[in-house]
Amino acid sequence: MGKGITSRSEDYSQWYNDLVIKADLAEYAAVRGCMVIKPYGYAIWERMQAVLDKRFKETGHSNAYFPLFIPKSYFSKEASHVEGFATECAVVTHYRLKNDGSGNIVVDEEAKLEEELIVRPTSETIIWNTYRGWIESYRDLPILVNQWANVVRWEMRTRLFLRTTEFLWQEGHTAHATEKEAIEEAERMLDVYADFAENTLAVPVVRGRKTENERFAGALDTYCIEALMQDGKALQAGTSHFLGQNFAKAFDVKFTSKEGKLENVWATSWGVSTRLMGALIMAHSDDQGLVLPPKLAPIQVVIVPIFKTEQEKDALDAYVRTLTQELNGMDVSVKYDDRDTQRPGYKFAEWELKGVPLRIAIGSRDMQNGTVELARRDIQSKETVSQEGLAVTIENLLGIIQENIYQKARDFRDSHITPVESYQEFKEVLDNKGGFILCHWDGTVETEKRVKEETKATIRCIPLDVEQEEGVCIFTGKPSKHRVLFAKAY
RNA sequence: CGGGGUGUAGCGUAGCCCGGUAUCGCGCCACAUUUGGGAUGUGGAGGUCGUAGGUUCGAAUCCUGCCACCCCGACCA
Repeated sequence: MGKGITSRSEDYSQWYNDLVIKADLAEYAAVRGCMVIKPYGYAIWERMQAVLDKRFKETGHSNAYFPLFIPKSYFSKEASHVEGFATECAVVTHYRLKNDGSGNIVVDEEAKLEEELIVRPTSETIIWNTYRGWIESYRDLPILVNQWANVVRWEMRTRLFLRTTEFLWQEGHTAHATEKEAIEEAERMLDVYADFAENTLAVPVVRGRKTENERFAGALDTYCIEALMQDGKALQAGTSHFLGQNFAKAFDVKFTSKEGKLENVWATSWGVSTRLMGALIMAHSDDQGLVLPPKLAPIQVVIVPIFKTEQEKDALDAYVRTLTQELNGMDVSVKYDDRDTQRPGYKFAEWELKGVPLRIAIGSRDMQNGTVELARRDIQSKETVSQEGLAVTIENLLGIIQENIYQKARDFRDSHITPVESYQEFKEVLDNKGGFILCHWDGTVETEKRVKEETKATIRCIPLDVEQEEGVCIFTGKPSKHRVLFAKAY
């Protein structure tokens, strides 16, 4: 393991990359733009999965699994959907290799597929093709299904966790009898995401709606949660789409209503991905490394023993065993780092880099005094506390840390939402301060595109809680009924 | 896919202009002293210099092709 990591202020991208690699979360694989998620990083992803999956079940959803390969013809059925994904698809064209006679393994041209298969970039098409066979009557609805899967999008540029060629995610695909029910579903799942981001990841988010320009390919309405990173750039952390009847029409999915009429089914889809790992890292971490909110930390408390002799070690072991049992009973996960191959200072630095919320250091001196040294990762504090009631102290402290991490991110985010009234001001804030900018916009795609070309800022969303207020677009001076949220984004 | 750049030990690098089989740091291994904030000393292991050709007595170094990766742009969860 290397010494430190690059400072955040020096070079944000470098800092981020260093951190992901040195905190042992992930690394690039020897495959273009693909990533290996290492055990420690995967453990965090598993925590996310567990919390989300529980929420999905509580809201009536079930998990299922659909194929990785999608026949090319399925894609062409929904016009805007193909258009959105066509330029980033991995395509399977053959099913066999052969020896060319001189020892080289080559693609067997005779084994060409009659119809190419697309490695799913998202599963709407294969799923709606399947739903056709599942739905006949209103009694078959709603279908509330989620899939945990990998998808492939052949992006031009990749970035660990934020945009890799292959990534892990969950995608919910629901079918409903009415438009109202589908919209409610899309909004409900957005709330699940927002709640998860804020209460589990400790990342504050803005709930909103995408403009037509930024909408998902094939959706009538795209809801999203937008988070702010420490470099002032926005990150889309989750989306929920109201798909209308587009996919039902494209895949001919109809049902007989109570009234006996044949109608198209209404759809939603929603997803979050391993990109959340990136959000987590960029929202909280510092120059010492990762800062994990206790609710996601695979290890919540690390204990580092300090000893010289075997006898001293034995006494510490006995104490730690009792403490660990007590903490485990409270659902607090504990790691006893009694490696004799590393010195304490090294361990301190290593666990800080990995973001463990609480560290206990304990040596013979403490054993005599009935104390331990308790260090908090979030505020880098260190204090000597009594062994008396330690487990309860820790349990309370974990709650305080979770709250503190959220508050800190929230304060940062709130102080980086800037209302502006002119294009001049818009550009100044964008260049000097960053963050979200709240301003009036005339509602046209042309204006949005022009601003993007000139400033690289995009409309992140129209916040759901936006106030209706008369104003004029800061770019064209045309009338506007409410503000929108602009930012440079990942 | 357009513009720029880089490939030398597990990682980061020097050497390249001006040809003579390779420098330094981290890491790794052994031993000793250490252990309450990333230890120190001594010794050691590890490289067909991205790859395929060419020029040359001789190529990390010069020439050509190819490959990979990084950065900027367009694209994007």
